[in-house]
Amino acid sequence: MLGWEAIRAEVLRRIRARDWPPGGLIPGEEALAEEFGVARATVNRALRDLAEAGVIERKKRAGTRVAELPVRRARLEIPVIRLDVLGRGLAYDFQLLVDRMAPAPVPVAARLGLPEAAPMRYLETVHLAGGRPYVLEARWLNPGVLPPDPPDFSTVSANEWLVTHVSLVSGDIAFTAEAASLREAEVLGVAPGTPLLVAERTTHGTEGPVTLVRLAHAPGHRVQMVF
Amino acid sequence: MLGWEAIRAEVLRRIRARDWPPGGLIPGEEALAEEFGVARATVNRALRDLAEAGVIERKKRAGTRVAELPVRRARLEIPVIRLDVLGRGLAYDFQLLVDRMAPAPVPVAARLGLPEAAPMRYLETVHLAGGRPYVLEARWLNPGVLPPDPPDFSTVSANEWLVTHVSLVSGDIAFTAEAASLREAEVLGVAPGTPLLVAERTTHGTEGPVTLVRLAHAPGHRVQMVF
DNA sequence: ACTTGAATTATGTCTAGACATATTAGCCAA
DNA sequence: TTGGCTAATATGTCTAGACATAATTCAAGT
Repeated sequence: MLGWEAIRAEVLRRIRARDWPPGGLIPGEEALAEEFGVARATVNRALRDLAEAGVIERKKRAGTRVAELPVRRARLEIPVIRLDVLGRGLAYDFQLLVDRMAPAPVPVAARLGLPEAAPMRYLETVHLAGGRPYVLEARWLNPGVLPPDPPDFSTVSANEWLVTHVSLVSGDIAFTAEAASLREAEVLGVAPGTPLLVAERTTHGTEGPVTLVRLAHAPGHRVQMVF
Repeated sequence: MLGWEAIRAEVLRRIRARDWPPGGLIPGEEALAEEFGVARATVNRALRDLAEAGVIERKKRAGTRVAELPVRRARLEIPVIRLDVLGRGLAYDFQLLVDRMAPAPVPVAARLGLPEAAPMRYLETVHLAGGRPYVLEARWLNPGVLPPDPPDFSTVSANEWLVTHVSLVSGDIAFTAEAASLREAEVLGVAPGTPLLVAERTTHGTEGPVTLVRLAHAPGHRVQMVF
C-alpha cells in the first residue's frame, strides 16, 4: 500500500521533473487522493511535510503551489555546552569569572526590548574542554523573569540551568566572525585579533525577554548542521 | 473543542511544571486521549510535534518520555545568494573567476566520498552586493551526477542553477571563522588575515555526491536564525 | 467606482476504528 | 547463564467521513 512518504516522494519527483513548474498550482488534495488511491488525510500528511520543508506553499482556498525558489532549510541543534564538550570526548569544566548586577548597556537593552540602563545580572563564564579554554560566555540576564530560587552560578552553569528552569518561547541566534578583543584573547589564551566564531543569542520567555548571551569560541570551532 | 495545539500546550506546561520530570515516562496516547476527551490521533499530532521540537522522545512499545536535556533547535533558511543580497536592498551581480576541470584534492574527495584525484569541475565565483564583493564562492562539482545539459556558469550562477536542477537529498553545512587567505583578501578587497565567516557545504543527490562549496563572506556578515 | 457581504472552495483539523511495526519483557531450552 | 522465540504493547500510519476556517470570487447595494 502507498504510504505518505511514497506520496511525498512522487510529488517531489514531479516537481523536480518540471511536471509541475515553479509557481504553478498542483492538483488539490482530493484529486491526488483519488489518483494515488489513498485517503485525503494521507495526501495531506505528505503535502504538509513538503510545505514544512519549503518545497511547496499552501493556502486555504487558494490551493497548493510549487515554491518559486526552493529555500533549503537546515536544522541546528543547540546543545548545552557541557554535552557539546563531552560529545567530543573531552573533559568538561567551567569557571565563573564575573557575576554582578549592572545597568544594561544601550545595545543590550535594545536587543532585548528593555528600558535603557535596566538593572541586569551580568555573568562571564569560561567553559573548558580538556582543561583548555573552549568558549567565553558573556551573558546578560533579566532578573525580572527568573524563578524565585536563584542558584549559585559558580557551581551550576547558567547555560544549563536556564534550559531546564525557564520556559523559553522564542529566540534567535546569529553567527559572525570577529577578531578577538583583548579580554577574549586573554581568557581564551590566543593572540588579540585572532578570528573567532561568535554566536549571539537572545531568548524570550512567556513573561518577557530572558537573556542575551555572546559566545566567543576558541579558534578552529565548527558549527555543524545537517539537512 | 480542544485542538491539537491546546493538547501540546498542556503537555508542555506539565513538563515545565515538573509534573512529568525529565527522563520520566508520560501517559500513553490512549490515556491522554481519554483524559482530554479527544481522539488518539489528536494526541498523536500534538506529541509528534513536541518530539520534532526535541521536548520528548518517543519509541514504539517503550512509550514517550520527557527528554533529559531539552535540545533547542533552530532553523536556518539557506537562501540563494542573489535573493539574500536583494533582500538586503542591494543590487546583485556576480563574476565567474575560474571554471576548469581539475582532479579532486584529497580533502575534497574525502569529504564527498569520491576516489582520490577524481576529475571534477572547479568554479570560483565572486558575488557582488551593491557593486562590492559579498561572498567568494569556491565550488567543486561532481560532473558525473549532473543533468546532461551543462549551462554556461558565467551567465547563470551555479549556486542558483543547482538548486533548481538537481534534486538534493541530504547535505551538511559547517560555519567557521577563518583568517582571510591571500586569494580571499585580494578578491574580497580586505587585508589578509581579516576574520571571515566561512560556510562549507556538501550536498548529496540521489545518484551520489554533487558538490562541495566554500563560501567566504565579507567582514561583518551575520548568519541569522530564529527558533 | 467602491464597499459590503455572501457563496464557494481548498486546506486544516477532528473522530472512531483498524491494521502495521518496532521493541520490550518474559519464557523456555541449550 | 545465555540465547533465542513469543506474546504483549505503545507508537505509527491509514481510512472514510465530517465540520472548521480562511481566502477568493462575485453579486448587490450604496
